[in-house]
Amino acid sequence: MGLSPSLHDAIRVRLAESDQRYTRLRRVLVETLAASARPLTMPEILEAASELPQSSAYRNVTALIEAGVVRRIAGPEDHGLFELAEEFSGHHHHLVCAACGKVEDVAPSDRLERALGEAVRALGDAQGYQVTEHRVELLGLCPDCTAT
Amino acid sequence: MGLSPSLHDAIRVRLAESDQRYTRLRRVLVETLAASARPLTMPEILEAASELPQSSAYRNVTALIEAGVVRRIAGPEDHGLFELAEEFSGHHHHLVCAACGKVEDVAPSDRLERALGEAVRALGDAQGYQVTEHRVELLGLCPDCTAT
DNA sequence: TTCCATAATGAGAGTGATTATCATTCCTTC
DNA sequence: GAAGGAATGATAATCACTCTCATTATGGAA
Repeated sequence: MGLSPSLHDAIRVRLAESDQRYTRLRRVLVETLAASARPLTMPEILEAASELPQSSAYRNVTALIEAGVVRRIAGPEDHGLFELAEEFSGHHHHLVCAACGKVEDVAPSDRLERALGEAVRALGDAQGYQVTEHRVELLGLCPDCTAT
Repeated sequence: MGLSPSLHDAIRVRLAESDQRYTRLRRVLVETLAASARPLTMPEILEAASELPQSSAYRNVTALIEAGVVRRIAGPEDHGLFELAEEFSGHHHHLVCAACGKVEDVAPSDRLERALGEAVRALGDAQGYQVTEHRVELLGLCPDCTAT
């Protein structure tokens, strides 16, 4: 398993730009996030990568966020969720289950993206924002919770 | 200041449906949220409504959320942001400043909503979700941070 | 109006994710 | 291979948030 070597190289370059190293633990973190089809909580990361001490995990995830390799999104409850930045994982949105809080990735449709691209710029302009990115969250019931 | 009396009545009814009362402190909370053009953090609420003890504020905000009167959204950093549910404040999205983390409301355009409504259902279906709601976040630089 | 069941209050302690500290260890470059 | 700075990892501290519980207030029933 694993990302393509070229992606690892790109990540290494990114880190080097802010004088940071692509260490083994950071590679473990990146692989862990890349292997998941949904953003992970820190406890989930710690469980999946048991060799990662908690303090190193938080410090490294912060370093990766500052380098633009990892993105932190806000979970339905209090704590944060972490995923690879879109540059490394592709543009996507999130499906959130209103009942159990589960979050998973969803690929956007061309149609949606076209409409968003234009509308979004217009809306931002109206309030003096330079909009560079959009995020869409779809709320609903996941298959499990629908069945129940 | 103040919501229209009919809105207060509607909120009272909502609370009554789950055997909860519309007390003075809860009205203070609702007024505080209604007076803001953006979602507020709990510390901001506590500062704006100094008569609200912390424990009551959290308990009441939870009660209002369960009754569907208040919505909790996730802030750019760790902690949560609170705002009136769309039923009482109108459908809107959020502008988030990528630099300072400020969050403010933005009215959606018809064009955007039309495209979202259709695309969103299709995307959810594909993964077995019954999508009932969508949220859009626009990231960019706010006027202040652009100037700097 | 008075009584009573039950919801609401408020202070304080407790929880859990996240951050700061700091001495030690590992890379990297010269 | 030595020096300098980044990374590590255990620990303590922080902060939003929740729980507990004794007290008070509310709103319907008698």
